[in-house]
Parts: sequence; C-alpha cells; structure tokens
Amino acid sequence: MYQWVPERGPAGCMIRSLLMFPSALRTAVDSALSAAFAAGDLPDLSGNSYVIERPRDRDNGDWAANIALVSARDAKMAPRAIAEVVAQHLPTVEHVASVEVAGPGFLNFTLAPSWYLEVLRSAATVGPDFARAESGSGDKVQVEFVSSNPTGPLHIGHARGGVTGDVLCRLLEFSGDDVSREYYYNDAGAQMDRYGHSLTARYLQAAGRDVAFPEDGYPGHYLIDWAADLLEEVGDSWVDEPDLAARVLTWGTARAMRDMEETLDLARIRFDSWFSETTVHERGEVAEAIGMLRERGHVFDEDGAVWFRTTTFGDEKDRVLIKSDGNPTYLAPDVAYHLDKFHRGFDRLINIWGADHHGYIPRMKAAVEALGFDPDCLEIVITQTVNLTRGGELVRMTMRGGEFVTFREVIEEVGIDAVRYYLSAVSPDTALTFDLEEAKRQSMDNPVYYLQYAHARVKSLEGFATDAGLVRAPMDDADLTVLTDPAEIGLLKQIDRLGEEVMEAAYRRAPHRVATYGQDLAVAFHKFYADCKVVTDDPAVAQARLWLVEGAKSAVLAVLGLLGLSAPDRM
RNA sequence: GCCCUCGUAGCUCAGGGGAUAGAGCACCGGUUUCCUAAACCGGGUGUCGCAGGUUCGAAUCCUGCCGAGGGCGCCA
Repeated sequence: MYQWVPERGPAGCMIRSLLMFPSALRTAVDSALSAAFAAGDLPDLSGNSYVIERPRDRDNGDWAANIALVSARDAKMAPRAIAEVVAQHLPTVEHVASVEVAGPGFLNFTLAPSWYLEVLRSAATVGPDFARAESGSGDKVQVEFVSSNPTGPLHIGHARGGVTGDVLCRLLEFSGDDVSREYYYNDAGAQMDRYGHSLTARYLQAAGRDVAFPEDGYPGHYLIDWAADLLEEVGDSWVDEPDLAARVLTWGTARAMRDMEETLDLARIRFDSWFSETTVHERGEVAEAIGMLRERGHVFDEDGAVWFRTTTFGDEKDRVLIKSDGNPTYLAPDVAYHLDKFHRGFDRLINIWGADHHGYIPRMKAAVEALGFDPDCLEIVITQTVNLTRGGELVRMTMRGGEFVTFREVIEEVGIDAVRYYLSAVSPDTALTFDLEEAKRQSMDNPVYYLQYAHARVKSLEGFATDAGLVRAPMDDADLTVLTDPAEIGLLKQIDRLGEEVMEAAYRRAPHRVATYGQDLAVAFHKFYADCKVVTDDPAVAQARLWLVEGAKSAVLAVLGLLGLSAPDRM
C-alpha cells in the first residue's frame, strides 16, 4: 500500500512530472484541521500522525486520508463525525473532483481527469524519464553484489543476487541516488590455494601424468574442461616448471574471472569497479584496519590468535581475525575492505548477500561500528535460495559435489529476458522456484512476454498509423479531454502510478515491485488496445489516443529499462 | 539447542496496520470480415500455518507453538 509520509523515502520526492499529489492533499488536510480548530469544531488534532494512501479498492477514490480514524480517541468523537468536519473545512485543491467520507471514517479523494492529462503531457513529452526523481538523496551509494570467488562458474544463486542487485541499482539511480556498482572477489587465501591445486592436478592429468586429485580439491567437471583449455594453450610445457602451481593459479584466476565477466555481460549486469581482496593486503589495509580496531580496544589476543570482540556489538560470539597459524581469516580482509569503502567517501553501503551469509551480518555491522561509523549506513539485502526445477521436477544440484547448472547455461536455455524477469519478480526474502520449462515458454502465459508485447504493440500501432497517413500533431494542438473511455482512464491511472511505485520500490529495497507494477501497466495497455481504436475517423480522438500511446510507451519503456529487459519492436 | 527468513487459492507468487485479501498459471466457456488473438471477456476457489495479545481496526505488529529453508568454524 503506497503511503505518503514526507519524512521518509528519498529526500525531496519531487518527480520530473510534478507527481507530488499526496503532499498537496496533506497540506489541504492540515489546513482543514487548523480551520476546524479555530472554528471550535474540533480539538487540536494537528499532532496526530496520519497517512495519505492509496485505497486498496479504487472504488474508494484515488487517495484516502485516515486522519479521522487515528484521531477518534483524542477527539472523543466518532470517526465519521470527525471526517465530516474536516471535509467541511477542506480548501479546494486543484484537480480534486470530489471528497467523501466513507467506510469507518476515511476521507476519500477522487481526482479529476485534468490531473491525469497533466501526467500524460509530461509522460508523452519527456519520455521514460518522466517519473525519474528530480533530485535524489544526493547520497553516494555503493552496491556490492555477486562477489563470487574466482574459482568456478556462476550458478543460479549468483544469478539471483546479480539480477536483484542490478535492478536495485537501476531503481536507486532512477530515484536520484549516485550509485556505484562493485564486484568484490576473494583472490587470496585458502580457497584460492585449493582451487590452484585442483586445477594443477587436472592440468597434469590432462597432460598424461598420473597424479592423484587432491582430497579437498574442487570436484566440479568444469575444472577438467578448463585444464583441457590450458593444455591446448600452453601444451605440456608447464609440466616440469618449478613455478607450475603459481602459473596455473594465475591462469586459472584469469580464466574464472573471464567466465564470470562474460556471463554477467550476457545477463546485462554491469559493474563500475572490480575490487580484489589482494588489493587490501598489498596496500596494508588489513594491518591498518586491525590496528584501528586494536587502538579502539576491540581486539584481544588469545590462544595464539587475534580476536575481534564483536560481542560488544551484539554478536553471538567473538571472532578471529588472525588465526594462530598467522594467516588472516575471511573476516580480516573484509573489515579492511569495508573500511576502504568508507574511505572512498560513500555515504551508504548496500551489500547483496545469499542466504548462506546471513549469520555474517552481526560481525560485519560490528566492524563498521567498531571502526567509528554508523552501522545503519551498511545495509545487507539477503536473497533467499533458488530452487531450479524442470517441468516441476527439482533439478538436483550439489554445490559441494561441483555438479550444478551454471548461470550461463540457464541464460542459453531460457533467454536472458525471461531469466531476469523471473528472478526479479519475487521478493528477495522469498525462496523462489525457477522452472526452466515455464520460463522458456514463448507464449501468452509467460508474463515477461505479456509485458514486452505491450511495447511491440506500441511500435506496431505507430507503424500502422503512419501507413494510414495519420501524423501526430503537436501536443499543444491536441484535445486530450476526449480521453474518457474507462479503458483510457484506466491506462492514464497506471501511467500516473509509475513515479510512486519506483519511489516505494527503491526506498524499500524491493526491486520485485517493479515487475508487479509492470503487469498492472501491461493489463491496462492491452485493455485499452482492445477497447479503443487509435486509427479512427474522428481526428480529435485519433490525435489524443496517439498521445496516450506515446505516454504509455514512456511508462512501459521505463519499466523494461528498470528490469533490464529488451524492448522488442515486434514479436 | 540458539539466531534469521518464509508459511496467503490446486501451483508460482503479490499485498506487510485500514474498507469486500489479489494477480498469473492451471481448468471450463466465449470474442476475429475490426491497428498483432503473444490480446480481450466471462466462470470459483481461501480456517491468510495454529493459539493468544496489542489496536477503533491485524493476513500485516508482539509472544508462544507447528512446519519449511538457511546460519551457528582459528571455512569462504
């Protein structure tokens, strides 16, 4: 339920197309409260916090205020009676057609068509950016996501994190934040050693050497493929080199990184920067971070290890930074990395993590706080697991066994538009089931095509109108007031919703809301298409509808852009 | 055992203090001399996991329980 509360959401909720209607209503209600108080009709209710919201059922108007309901106890009056008084003192508000008291005491506002025509003028002339925030928070926001180690291909879990992060970034940019997208990769430490040894063994095996595969090695079949690539590239010339392991690890890291970059590219997931763990070690930032923690009294030594007292900040137990063998844990460079982020001047950090990292949140927050920063500036979005099915049958995957369907394979089978749509249409908090057969269907029962078809229809209409000799006249010459059909009004209302939906989705870090809205928008457009002919004998109607199509195109393109979907001209 | 997330229609999922709880799929039927039928129209389904509590009002917030998933390393 969209609610307008001035002090929340991106600062300055001004949208390019003046979509600030609820604030006008709030001003009006506030002044009605003052007037009623001055007239002695009501006690002073100005301190009550109420909400301007969308009624669930549009039969109850376009906006509703619950002031009477929240004030009933204070005023010692029946809610409906309060609402009546407020309504009597309400000043006229431009574009408001009617105000009525309804239900238990809601004040329901119904907008005049003139409002929607204002919105249409903006949408049709500005384009997809008509609902973009005029001025955002101004915050420099860094979003870190995917961040898979370069030890193998990306899988469907990475895909969800990647799509979620990417759509969230697009949303934040759309609502005015200065966004930087970063991929952090752990190219140091024990996991990389394991990977190097595994790939080295596979290389030697490929070269015909009889070597055993390490017991703790990476079992995936892809290592055999990559070893074959390496053999093809350098022959067996590396076999007897003394620095074989180092060479293989370097090559293998590059190989894995290339695979990830190619896959992300196919998925239209873009990054501004790639940050390697090695960097924080080389720059001495790990030592610096631990030093800072120690200075502030959050570090102690025990059993030969260096500990971070995270329990001070609510963690379940203290955590090791430097193991007794002298090597850092995963946490140490990660603390240094986050310190580095703050040093780079970001106001807000958002990390997209998989559900398996949930337990890591308290210690990371502890690190931020212990280093002297506001832990609320670090937000963690957790994406729940993805169950891959094919025709309802669970596709068995063993991450530990190394047998899994890769992100790239899913893209190649299903197509990136459908993959992105299905992965971003569900709340990150919900464990989702991704069915390959269902997503692959190129038919009307696939919601992604339903949405894209709205765009294809717009293009088709444009072509047909042109062929029919119908040329769109300037906006100023069009009489938009002829748009009165219920289907036309319904479409206008959906175009109007785009701005608030984007704000809400960005503010709540809820990228899936875009897909939900997109379906409503597409429904309204297809309904309009079915009920109202654009190319008609009445030139005034034809002109107005051409502009309505143009406005709808702006909204549809905005949604497709936010979801990172292609906008096909024909299907 | 402790912590986190989830539990809403047959299935996949929205809604997360507000009015009569929604969509898609699946199922049945209808619409095309008419801008793409990948569309439109009609047909029905709910103990919102269970039980308490807070509130003018609870699917939504709190507590407990049940169930599913994830996490509880000097792994990453």
